[in-house]
Amino acid sequence: MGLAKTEIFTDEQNKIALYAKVFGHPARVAILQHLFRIDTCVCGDLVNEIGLAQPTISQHLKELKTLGLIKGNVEGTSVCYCIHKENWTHMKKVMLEFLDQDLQQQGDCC
Amino acid sequence: MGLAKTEIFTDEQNKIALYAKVFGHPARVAILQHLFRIDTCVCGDLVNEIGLAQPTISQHLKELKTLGLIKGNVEGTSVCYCIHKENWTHMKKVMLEFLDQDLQQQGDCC
DNA sequence: ATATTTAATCGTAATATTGCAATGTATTAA
DNA sequence: TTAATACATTGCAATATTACGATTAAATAT
Repeated sequence: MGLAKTEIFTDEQNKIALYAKVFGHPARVAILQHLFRIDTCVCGDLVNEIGLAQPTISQHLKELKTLGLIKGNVEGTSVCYCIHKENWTHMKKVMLEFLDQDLQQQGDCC
Repeated sequence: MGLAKTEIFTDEQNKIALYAKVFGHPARVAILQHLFRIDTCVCGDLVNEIGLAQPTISQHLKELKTLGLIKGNVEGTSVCYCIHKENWTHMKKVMLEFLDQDLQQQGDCC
């Protein structure tokens, strides 16, 4: 198969999985960290920065953009990318709720 | 390929990606949520709960166990699973640092 | 107009993931 | 001992992901 049975899960579960999936590759983690560190739009130097071929970086950027976590502005012949802050905040809310599940429970099994 | 070039990334980036990857499937999200909700060890009913075949669940459980996020205790003919709280806390620390990157920056591009 | 630059897209090879039927293994029940 | 139960493992088919060379598209520079 290779095809997740998304229909048997809740929208929330699928949403968490989608966000997590995009963080599930170190190149995308590195791209996001770079965008945060630079703290401004990044035009062009991502290929040199990360160390993968240009089409590969372009593909990873596309996935981040599809999920709405980054924005891309065309600036002349190059494209400037930066974090989409509102969407990042929303993603954080969803993921934090998932990660903070342990705060709800006080059982002491195992 | 289909093979991530982990050697060109930092240990931290690879670690984040590994954690995220395991959350990148709704079945594993659902399993973890169930374990938290039950708030005690779960013996057996995961297959009925999630709605995937037994070998499929077993495989997902294995991945969660390999990453250390759950524990499994053999209890007679069944196996009881629960969250590995210490490791969950450590995972949270790593992921929160990644998710909270936006707090560091105050730039206002785009 | 032509060349240059930058990034997206296409095509494709290699590998990974998902899902499950069939089978194996270990423990308890009869 | 034999059967039943619960779960793990194996094997395999379908699909997804990763990576990159080649090419295309769009803007600027000459």
